[in-house]
Amino acid sequence: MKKITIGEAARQSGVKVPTIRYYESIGLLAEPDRSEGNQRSYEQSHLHRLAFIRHARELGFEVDAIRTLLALQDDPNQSCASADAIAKARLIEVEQKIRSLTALKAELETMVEGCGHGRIDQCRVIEVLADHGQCMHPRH
Amino acid sequence: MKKITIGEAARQSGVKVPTIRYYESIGLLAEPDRSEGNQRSYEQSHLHRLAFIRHARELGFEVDAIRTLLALQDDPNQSCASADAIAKARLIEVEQKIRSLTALKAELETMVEGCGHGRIDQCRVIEVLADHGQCMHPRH
DNA sequence: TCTTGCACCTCTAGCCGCTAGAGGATGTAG
DNA sequence: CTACATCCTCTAGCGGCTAGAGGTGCAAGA
Repeated sequence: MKKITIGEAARQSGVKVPTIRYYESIGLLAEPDRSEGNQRSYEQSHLHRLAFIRHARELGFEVDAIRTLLALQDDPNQSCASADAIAKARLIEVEQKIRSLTALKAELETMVEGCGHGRIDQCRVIEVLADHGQCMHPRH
Repeated sequence: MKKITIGEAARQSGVKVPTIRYYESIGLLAEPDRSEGNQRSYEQSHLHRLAFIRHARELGFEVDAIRTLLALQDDPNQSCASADAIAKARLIEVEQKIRSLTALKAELETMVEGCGHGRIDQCRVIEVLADHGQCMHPRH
């Protein structure tokens, strides 16, 4: 059992050192043992945990959702309905966000294309911002 | 000149009362006159400003960008190159975000579809989260 | 006129998920 | 033994608000 320092854990997991400490402080990552000199000493299990957390964060799950997912992972007999629900909810969020951003994209494109690179008082960018009535989509 | 209270300004602009005060505090919205009893009294120009800010926020511009855009609007002789650049930068951001979310969407769909609604230890959601190697996209 | 009750005021603190920095202790290589 | 990286704790800050406490202003109804 070689001891894994927090820096090493950061390197291997891709999670920054202060972030690892932060995850510990909010109870997302279990407190590791400490060395004689009070330095954190991680086990392999912590690294798995960190990888899980990182991946979930990359997928945009909130910390609370991750907390639930981790708890589910620890209880393999449970139904995966909860995990499924969390993932589905996130999927719906993402789909909604994509729709919304796609509308914004269209709006921004119109603005940018309309810009004749002249003076501000003819600038379509400023004009559209000032007058929502010129928008393609009444509500963003 | 009827006086416009902050509540009325909120109603007309769709920006919440505390948010209006917040915009004033960070110097995005000019301080209005005050009534005898120290209550804010807005002009029409403030409402235009608020509409502009709201629209820009809806399009995802950061407060600093909006500050610049407002300054540009006040100086109509200037070239609109800056406004154009800000809008273009935002467009690129949005496009990047859409690409990224589309990848996440695919990932989440795989997870959710793979879930057999059985027990956690066969749950694809948990499994994929725990093992990034199962991802379709090596980097999110 | 008085009172009810909403809208307004300022101020401070909290949200999320970190990130930065101060000021000090530990650990390791030369 | 010294230099230097890494570690420790603690507090404060980021953006863009939002919530709440504790108090004042104001208009309309009895």
